Amino acid sequence: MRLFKSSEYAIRCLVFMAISECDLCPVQQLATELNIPFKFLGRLMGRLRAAGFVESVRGKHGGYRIAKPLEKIRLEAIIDTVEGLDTYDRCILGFDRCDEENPCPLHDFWKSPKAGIQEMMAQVTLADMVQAKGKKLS
Amino acid sequence: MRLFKSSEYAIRCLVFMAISECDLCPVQQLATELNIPFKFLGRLMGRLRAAGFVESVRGKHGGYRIAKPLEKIRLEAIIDTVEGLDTYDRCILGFDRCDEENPCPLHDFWKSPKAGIQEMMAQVTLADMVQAKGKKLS
DNA sequence: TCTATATTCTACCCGGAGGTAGACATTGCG
DNA sequence: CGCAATGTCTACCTCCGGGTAGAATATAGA
Ligand code: SF4
Ligand code: SF4
Repeated sequence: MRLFKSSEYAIRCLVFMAISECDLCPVQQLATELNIPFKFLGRLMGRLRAAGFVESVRGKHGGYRIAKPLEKIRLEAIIDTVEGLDTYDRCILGFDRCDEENPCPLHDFWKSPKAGIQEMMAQVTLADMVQAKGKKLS
Repeated sequence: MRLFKSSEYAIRCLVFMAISECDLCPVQQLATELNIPFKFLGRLMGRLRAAGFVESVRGKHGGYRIAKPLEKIRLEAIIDTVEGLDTYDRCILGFDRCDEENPCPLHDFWKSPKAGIQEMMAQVTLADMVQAKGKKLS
């Protein structure tokens, strides 16, 4: 299971902003606190803004804040925005079209782990992550 | 969940050879039947040979054959040989060291899917795949 | 011995993810 | 106004997985 680095960054930033006291988080703060390359994160935050997860305020004392109710931000949506969900649909042996009628030799073994992953991504929201007891972000 | 293309190729070739009637499979045959780039597969088979999964016969009428009992070839071992297992240890948020004491916000949600994947990789052998009802390989 | 069919080895190309640099635009505040 | 702090945009670099090309080597069989 490999998320793109960008997806990791996005999740960690969103959780950090959701937990954080302050309203607006400048990229500099996120990059420093979460140990993420500054310039790289700048671009990533732009994409999260375009996707509607966060909104930005420009100029001095500007920054980013979360733009939707936490329970409406699903893990799946974050990952879809950042890296796409293709690799999760086209599963372990990578065939385009395969079904229960014509499965690969791994299908029966892979079915249940696959379902576990997909369910997790579809269910877990930012609100769940904020309420989770784990808070490690760097 | 994304296996490297090389891991997919390796699994498909091993299952094919295990099922196949013929003793020795030349790379040309594997590449054609399974629709895998010929030259690329040549190198990959070399690595599978170095790892002891298959043995080769050079010269005319040569090719590859499986070199171990099918039940001793675990999915985990194949993947480890081809792409390494690093990405499966360092899990979803990619932290080097994290434990139950100091987990990330996704730990509790991710724990069970992760265990499912690892168990599957550790348990399933080539013999299991050969006996599985699914036979789609391309 | 010669040829066709194999593996094996080395070198190179391509595209995408991750990362860096710098210019530019916007805005609060002294 | 003018400076400093911020987001925004574009161009470039590096690494690596995937893929291609071709020569070298080995061997069965005519
Ligand atoms: S047959 Fe099943 S396990 Fe195999 S690639 Fe298709 S969906 Fe995935
Ligand atoms: S805290 Fe748990 S889920 Fe998060 S990266 Fe560590 S092992 Fe994985």
